[in-house]
Amino acid sequence: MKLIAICGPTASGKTSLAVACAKAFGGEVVSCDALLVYKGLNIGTAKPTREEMDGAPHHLIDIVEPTQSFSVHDFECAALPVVEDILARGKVPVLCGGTGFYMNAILFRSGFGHAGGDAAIREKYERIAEERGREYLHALLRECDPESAEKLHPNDVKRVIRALEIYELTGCKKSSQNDSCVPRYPYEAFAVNWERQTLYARIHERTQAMLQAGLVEEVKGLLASGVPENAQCMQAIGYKEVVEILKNDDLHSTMSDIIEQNTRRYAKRQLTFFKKLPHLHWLEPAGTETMRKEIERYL
RNA sequence: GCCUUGGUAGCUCAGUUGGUAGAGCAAGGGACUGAAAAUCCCUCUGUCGGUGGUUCGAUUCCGCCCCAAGGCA
Repeated sequence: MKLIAICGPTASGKTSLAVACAKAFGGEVVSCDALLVYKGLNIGTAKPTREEMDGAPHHLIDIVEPTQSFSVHDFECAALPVVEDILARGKVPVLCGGTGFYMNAILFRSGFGHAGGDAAIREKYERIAEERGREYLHALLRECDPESAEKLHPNDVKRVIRALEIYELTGCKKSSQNDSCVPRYPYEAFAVNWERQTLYARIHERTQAMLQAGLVEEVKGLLASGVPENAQCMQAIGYKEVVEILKNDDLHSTMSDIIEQNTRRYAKRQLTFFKKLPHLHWLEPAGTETMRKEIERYL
């Protein structure tokens, strides 16, 4: 049996579709989401509730504290054994999530090296970027790894730093690493093809619902429990905006507009990312059961 | 009814001492290999409120009209 991957932009209805697939095909849901891994971030991440899970087993949700940082590598380390275990038990893994980068970490074996992240190195280069400029930092990369420098825009400081970090840690150029992506498992991927306007309307409705459900209170609670404002998870849409608003009440009236705006941009980036995914099938919007049957035709 | 100010991109506005216009935001497209809900790159758009006049040429100057805001009655 092939793996099933339910992807697509935020607010497109991935959760219910994944649950329907899991129940119909004897599967278990493997969340591929960079924020659902955090405990305590529930409302703003639209984390599936027990009712929504409807009895289907879910994995990789609530696996780290909100004070911790997390990376694709951490995700890969956690996810692969889970997928293997599901397979070993004769069940079908139903990957579900909006973080394409994370989903790819399960679906493909990359020729990527094992240079870890090093906070001290990152800080060092961040300081250089700040004091001497992005162009200077980029020139530094050009010296040790011209090919990577060529691919990266000087303004993309995070990636420039990562390339520098890889070189400093391993002595190898990032560009010299094999970037071919070999599928780990046979799979078929699906995304609901909403019309852009409809998707945006859904984003609007969902944002309103989150605010009603107490998103602001959730953020306050997280902060009160000791999660720092600059914690990685606080970069999430819906959370970072509320943090700002709590500091400047004048922004309160525009809160939902800002959150929706950022969510729309995020949805667009997701669409761009998923368009390239091999074996992706776009489903016409319909009832969950209809779409589930459509999926069945590809398995 | 009178006076004043304004009407330029989806929004907020800039500008042209007369040669058919540009910023920010929004929107669209793209990149992405250990921060990815992050980070970054690229691009579009206009009957310049309407209508006459002056002019080789008007969005710009003049007249009239319409609309909005404020003020006076």
